[in-house]
Amino acid sequence: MPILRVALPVPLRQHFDYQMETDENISVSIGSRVLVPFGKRQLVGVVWQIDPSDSFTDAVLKPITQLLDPVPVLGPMLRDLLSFAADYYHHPLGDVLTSALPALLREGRLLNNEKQKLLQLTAEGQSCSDILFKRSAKQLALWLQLKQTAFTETVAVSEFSRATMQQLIDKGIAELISQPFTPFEYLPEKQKPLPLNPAQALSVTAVVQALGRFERFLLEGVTGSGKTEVYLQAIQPVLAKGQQVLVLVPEIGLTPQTLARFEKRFAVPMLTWHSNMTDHERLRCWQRSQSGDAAIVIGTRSALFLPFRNLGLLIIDEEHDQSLKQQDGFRYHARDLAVKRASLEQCPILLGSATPSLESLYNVQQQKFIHLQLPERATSQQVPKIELLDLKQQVLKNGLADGTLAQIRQTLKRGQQVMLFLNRRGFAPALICHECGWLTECLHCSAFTTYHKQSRQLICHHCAATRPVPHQCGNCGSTQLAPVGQGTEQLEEQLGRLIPEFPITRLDRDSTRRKGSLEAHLETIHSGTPQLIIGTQMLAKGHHFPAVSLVVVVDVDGALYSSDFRASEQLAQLLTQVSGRAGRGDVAGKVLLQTHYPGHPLLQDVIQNGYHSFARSALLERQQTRLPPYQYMAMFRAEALDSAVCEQWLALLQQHTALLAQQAPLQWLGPVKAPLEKKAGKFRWQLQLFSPDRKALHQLLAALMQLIQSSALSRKVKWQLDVDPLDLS
DNA sequence: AGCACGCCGACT
DNA sequence: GTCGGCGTGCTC
Repeated sequence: MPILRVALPVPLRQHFDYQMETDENISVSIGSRVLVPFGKRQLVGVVWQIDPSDSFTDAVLKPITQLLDPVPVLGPMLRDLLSFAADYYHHPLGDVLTSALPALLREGRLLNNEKQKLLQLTAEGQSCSDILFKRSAKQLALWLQLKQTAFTETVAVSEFSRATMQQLIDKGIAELISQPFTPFEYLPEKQKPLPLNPAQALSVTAVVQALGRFERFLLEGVTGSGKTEVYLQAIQPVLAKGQQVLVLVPEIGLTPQTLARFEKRFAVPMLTWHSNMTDHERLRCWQRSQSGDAAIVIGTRSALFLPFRNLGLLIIDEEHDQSLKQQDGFRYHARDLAVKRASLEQCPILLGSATPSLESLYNVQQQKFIHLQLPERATSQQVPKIELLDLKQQVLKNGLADGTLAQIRQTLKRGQQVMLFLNRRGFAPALICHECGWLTECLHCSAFTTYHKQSRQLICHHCAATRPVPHQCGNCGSTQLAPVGQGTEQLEEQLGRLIPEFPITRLDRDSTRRKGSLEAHLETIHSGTPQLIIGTQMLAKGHHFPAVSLVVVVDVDGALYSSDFRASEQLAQLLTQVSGRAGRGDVAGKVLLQTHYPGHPLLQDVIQNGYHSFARSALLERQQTRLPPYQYMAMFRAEALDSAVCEQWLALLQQHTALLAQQAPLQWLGPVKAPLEKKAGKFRWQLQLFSPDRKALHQLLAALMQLIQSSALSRKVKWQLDVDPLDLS
């Protein structure tokens, strides 16, 4: 009787063994799902090993309840990738496996009846004449189309209608047949490729020549330099070979545009993968990837785990973007795992960005990545001018200098749009008491509560707790409470007063909460009428606003002196990305940075020499300060109601680290309180670990994992390990 | 993570 | 007298 080692979706770092009733007709494979009894419940797990040499012996093994897959859901390549990921991120394998499966598969749904429905003519439909349709133009049109080619049900419904389709079926003219997905059929492009400039041509050639083997490319191209065209032309020969392409994008906000551009070009099945999909849509996409029917998938982070039948090229767009790293649970970085996947699939991977991460530029230095550069804008458009506006000794009207206001007015009067960037939503970051200086604080976090004027609430942006706006100071009882600082809501209100003759569109999480309101806002912006656009981070990402010719960054100072060593990199990326938003139409753009530190070397460097030069000096600084990417880093976080317990628990890990540091190159920082010391009522501490030697660091992590398992204190804290952390808060 | 067992405070 | 709080232990 075979023994199955099963990875289960539990946060336990162990496998569980089961036995399987022998049945001549059924054979299990590694990578298949099984339903097994686990304590009092039934869980779906994945067979990870058959007849392990060290199987569980303490008692009689329970038999599995049911074998769910005759054919493995996870093939050898994905299994390698996932087990690599579980090792690298020191995350329980069962958890990793299940996070790579669509929810329906995770829940145990059987796969065999999931097929696509194809609408085709019946024999009668083939031979009938068009007289049948003289009273229905719609049915005639669909019938004529079906005479050319069969449709999938979804296409038929979207291009005609469910009613029309049903009428043909009822007449016995058409029928829906179930058909398994099959590898896509390559059809030549619908649209001619654009002519390339020499740098683009060189990049395309480099990638195309690498097809069929593992190679890593970093495509660094300023905004508007035609990265997408490089992607498209690198993709074409992959499709022609019948291979699939995965394009990872940081956020779904970007996908409709990218998808539209891809769809105009290629005549092959193209799918998106993102968090707004229903479970059914996800399963379908998963199956179409596995069957080879999906030629191109454009998706966010987790699309990395789709089971491609024959992957020929991986593209990561905006590879510097932080949202490629999962920030909770299984904290993987999609870019890094994608490189691993490409090496397993033996295909090239193309990372693209206007502002590459320092990690990737370091990999270029180390000659791991091949650097492809697109130095010029593909169109004749000018690069926007960046101007610093010194706020020192300026009378600030509502957070904007006189000079800024004047330029905003001018631009609007010229009939162009102005974009104001302020990464703080709400009306004001806090309320202050005029008498005693008391500030409105969150009751559960060590943070102030943001004043939201419209909704008349104090909201904590860390734990989302809300409470009504107090009338009196919580300390002295004074009624003199005033907002301090400025958020987008306030900026909108004030600009509405100062410049009443132009409309304002505000884009932040509050103004786009309602479904469809983001799209509505984007539409008014794209109409091109002169207007003020106020927004947070949301604005900086990927949207093309051709009518914007002036971008104002209201406050850059916050990021200039931050304790987070990545803050300067992020600011430089943000400034460069934001300036890429200006002047994409036929007018030259301008970016205005308001700052109290116009002489700050970072600002000077980015403005005068561009991102690339900044990155070079930033890398040097990282090297001198021995920070990533020059050292490998990992971080333990602990949180608990009792602050001392967190510290104690991390101190235990730190002591063990110190012990091992006698033999291996290891450094640590901590235990220290997290920058946000208390969140949602819990105290938070962290311990940062560094090593120039990745192996040494990972041996340390493995040792600490053992220590954690054997320590009773571990149950008193909620802890997590973050390998290659990006967010240090 | 779930889910049980188990031992101490405020309620029908 | 019970309902239920969350500490502790276990899952092949």
